[in-house]
Amino acid sequence: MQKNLVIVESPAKAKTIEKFLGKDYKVLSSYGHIRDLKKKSFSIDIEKDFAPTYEISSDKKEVVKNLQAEAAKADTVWLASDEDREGEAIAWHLYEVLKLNPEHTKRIVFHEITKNAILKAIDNPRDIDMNLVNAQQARRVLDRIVGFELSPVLWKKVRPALSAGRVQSVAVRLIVEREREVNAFESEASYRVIAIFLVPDKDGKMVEMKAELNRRLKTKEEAEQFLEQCKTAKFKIENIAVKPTKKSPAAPFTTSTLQQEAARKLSFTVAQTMMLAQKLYEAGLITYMRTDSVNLSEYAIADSKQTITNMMGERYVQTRHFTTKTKGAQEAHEAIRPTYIENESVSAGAQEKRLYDLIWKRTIASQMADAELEKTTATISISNSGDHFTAVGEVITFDGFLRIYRESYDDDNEQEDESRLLPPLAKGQDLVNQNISATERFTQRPPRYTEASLVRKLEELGIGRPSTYAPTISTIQQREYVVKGEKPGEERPYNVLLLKNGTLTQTVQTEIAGAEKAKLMPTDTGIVVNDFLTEFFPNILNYNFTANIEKEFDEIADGEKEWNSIMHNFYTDFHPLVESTLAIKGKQKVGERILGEEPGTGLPVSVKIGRFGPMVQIGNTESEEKPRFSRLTKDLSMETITLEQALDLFKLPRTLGEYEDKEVTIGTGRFGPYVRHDDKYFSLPKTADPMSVTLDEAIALIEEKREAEKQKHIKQFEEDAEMLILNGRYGPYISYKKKNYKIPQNIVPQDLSLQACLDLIKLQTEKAETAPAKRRKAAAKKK
DNA sequence: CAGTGAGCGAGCTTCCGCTTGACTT
Repeated sequence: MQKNLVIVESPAKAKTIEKFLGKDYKVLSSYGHIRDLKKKSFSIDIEKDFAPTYEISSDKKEVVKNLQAEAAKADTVWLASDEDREGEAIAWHLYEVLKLNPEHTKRIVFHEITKNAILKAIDNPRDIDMNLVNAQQARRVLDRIVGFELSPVLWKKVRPALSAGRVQSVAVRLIVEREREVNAFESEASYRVIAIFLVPDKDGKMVEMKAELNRRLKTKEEAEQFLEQCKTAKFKIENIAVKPTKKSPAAPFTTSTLQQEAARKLSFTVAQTMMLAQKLYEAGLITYMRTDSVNLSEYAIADSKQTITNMMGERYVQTRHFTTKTKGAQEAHEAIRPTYIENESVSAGAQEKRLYDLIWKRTIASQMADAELEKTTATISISNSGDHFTAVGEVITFDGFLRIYRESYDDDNEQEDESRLLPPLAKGQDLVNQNISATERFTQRPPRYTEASLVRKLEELGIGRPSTYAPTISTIQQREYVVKGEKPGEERPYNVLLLKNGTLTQTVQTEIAGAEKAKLMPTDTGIVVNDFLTEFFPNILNYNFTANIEKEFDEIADGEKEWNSIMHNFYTDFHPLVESTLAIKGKQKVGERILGEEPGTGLPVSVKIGRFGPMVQIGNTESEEKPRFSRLTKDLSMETITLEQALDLFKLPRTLGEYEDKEVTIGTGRFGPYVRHDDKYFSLPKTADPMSVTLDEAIALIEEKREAEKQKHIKQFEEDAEMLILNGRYGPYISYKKKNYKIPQNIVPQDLSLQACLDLIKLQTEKAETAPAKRRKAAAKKK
């Protein structure tokens, strides 16, 4: 007979707490929410004051059954879910579903997982806070209303299976608007002037010293004129200013800052970071990884202090308390930190180790002393000009936290390393000039979002939660609103003027400008959906919508307002917009553009989003002749496509001629251009232009493929024609009845007998069947 | 992962937050 049952949200947490509480307590986990609105139906009764219909989530049936059984055996049930809106709701759902007895049920919360904190929580139980629960219900119901009323509008007006929501739609909007800024951007050129002087260092050896002109020059003429003037100028140190400065460490990691730094320093994707952090957490190596808090427990601070002292001495310690500034932060957890600060490294996978190292350094650094620097600025006068050069040197006089950790920035490659020392200088000292250059520089256009910088922006706006950043990013990509890709950048010439040894020379150099990697860019569908939603539902798409509605949720939580009445207010504004938008019966589909007429037939040519994505259509359904369709190729976009480009799409597939009495045609499909012959397809190289390929080139391709096909067959069996050992892109494999199987490394493919192949297949099929259904489903879905 | 290449009139699709699924080259 169990005396006490404690229920927390996470199993890893349960394990730890059970150790602290001793044998009178059993600690189990609810694995997050156990109950939610029904999955497939709206499940909100508008007529009945927005009454929600909940059901136990299918994957939680077992969990609930188990909790029910354990609760029945316990004297007291302690609901110890997190102390935020969602956590309170979890406690309430547990209370309802497990049909707990109020006299034997207690609600407790704790902010850190230490024995003291937990014992203190047990001593101070309270009741479930229904106001907070109602705030959660309001949040949940609002999200369901928005998602389940807006998405069907998109199915009707744009394309089936699309989705819209309070969070994802704003995320897409950010990306679409940034893309427009990028496209509208016009860079401005100016000339940056750098002088190199020769100065004796402390040993009397001449060293170079770089100095920059105090302003940029607007035109080439101006730059030329200035350099001409410098030919006869004398340069002198006019002033030296030495200023001590300080740098302070960044706060410990939250989910969002961890994702950003892991992206910058380790090139992890947001999803990758979360997966690795989850593993570290489950292994008990770090604290909880979904948090918006920068707070460290007293224990962690004390531990950091000890560790820093041991490693580097007391001078490096400076304990700090950070406070969260993020909008709407709920702070149910600590910041992300090592569980045991004294463990500088841990035994784990290579990637996990790197992430742990980052977390450890960031945590330790946050409790370290400021770095002290000394910045020297030398002003250099020009005898025949009012302008001046400045040379800047910076030295670290005490490294402090920089000894361990330096935060990265998105534009790091743009920043120059200023941590260099100036040679000894004296006021009034004459300088020898080696050369002066004026280099044309361009203003930078705004950068496209990366996964991590999008997360930062969402957090700044208070949109989304630590647990949803990664899923949101994957959703908007899955819906094909956004793609992650690279832009090659363009070659750009720039002028360089150089004054050296009294002569002025001019050269034109080139650089690659605007190249980007792993950046988020909107697709045509993303743009069309965004423009449609922002036009008809401006309130939902407003960047401040979440922040505003959060204020109302807070008022519910504080008991100042009824949640149903807030829903009522929202719905009376929102729902009529849905109705009226659906009622618009425009002839054109959303985003459709008429490009013109087809020469000869006069049929209308239009571009729009079809069942399978962006397409061009010639003719329309009303006319006798069936309309013709063609998908847009990757290099085209709905916004910019011209009539000519659209008509070009219909020139394919075209017939090249005949080969071996069979037609050879060329077309372009989902995977690029291809040659078709005798019902077989042959991919053209990506660079080939399907419009100009000749018959001979196509035949060569066919022959080449046949040759490769021959070499593909390593072995076959007379007894069973379906059994083949083939050579594929990834090495030898077995193909049997349209399915493929791998061959273990240590086996020579040529030596395999038919029976050996069958055995391998049997082995692998058995393995696949014991694999969980979920995973196989995901694989099938991909197809 | 081991090859793909269509269709544009039923069906189904969708939200945001909590949490972990798993057997691996």
